[in-house]
Amino acid sequence: MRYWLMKSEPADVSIDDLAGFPNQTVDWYGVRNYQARNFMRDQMKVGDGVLFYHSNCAEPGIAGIAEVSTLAYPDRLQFIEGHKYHDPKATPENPRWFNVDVKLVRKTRLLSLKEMREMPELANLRILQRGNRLSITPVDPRDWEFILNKLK
DNA sequence: GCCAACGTTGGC
DNA sequence: GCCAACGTTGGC
Repeated sequence: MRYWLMKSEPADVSIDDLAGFPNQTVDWYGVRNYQARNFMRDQMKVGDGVLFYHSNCAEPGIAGIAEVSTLAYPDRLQFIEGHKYHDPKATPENPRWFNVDVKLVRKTRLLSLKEMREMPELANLRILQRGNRLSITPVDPRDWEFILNKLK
């Protein structure tokens, strides 16, 4: 059982969008970074904990708790000609990009990036480190516990 | 809209 | 395999 922080732009999929989706689940499409892909493909297991993070928006921060609800499978968008996420080098026989499904556990208050930066306990959280751009990062179990306590 | 940071691409 | 150029991310 691992823990993850996954960034989503609320203009694309917000925590409220997720709450309104069938089964409160979204396929985590569109990841086109190998490191983030590898986390999904090689390490994520059903039941892993997810911090659902709003990025590239007015108030960036953790907006809810979710969980991994499927193992990784090929991202369907890589095969769609003309799509933003199309990858001409990917074929169904040899897919390049993968995603898991993520299911809402509960919406929380927004734990803002600003707030997290003020917590010395979270100094090691990847998202807070300078220059970090990765959309999926592992979260240390202690950081997970700490954040969940803050969200009670 | 700026721009620092960093990943990817492609010529050599 | 190097590395300059370019593209993207994402906070501010």
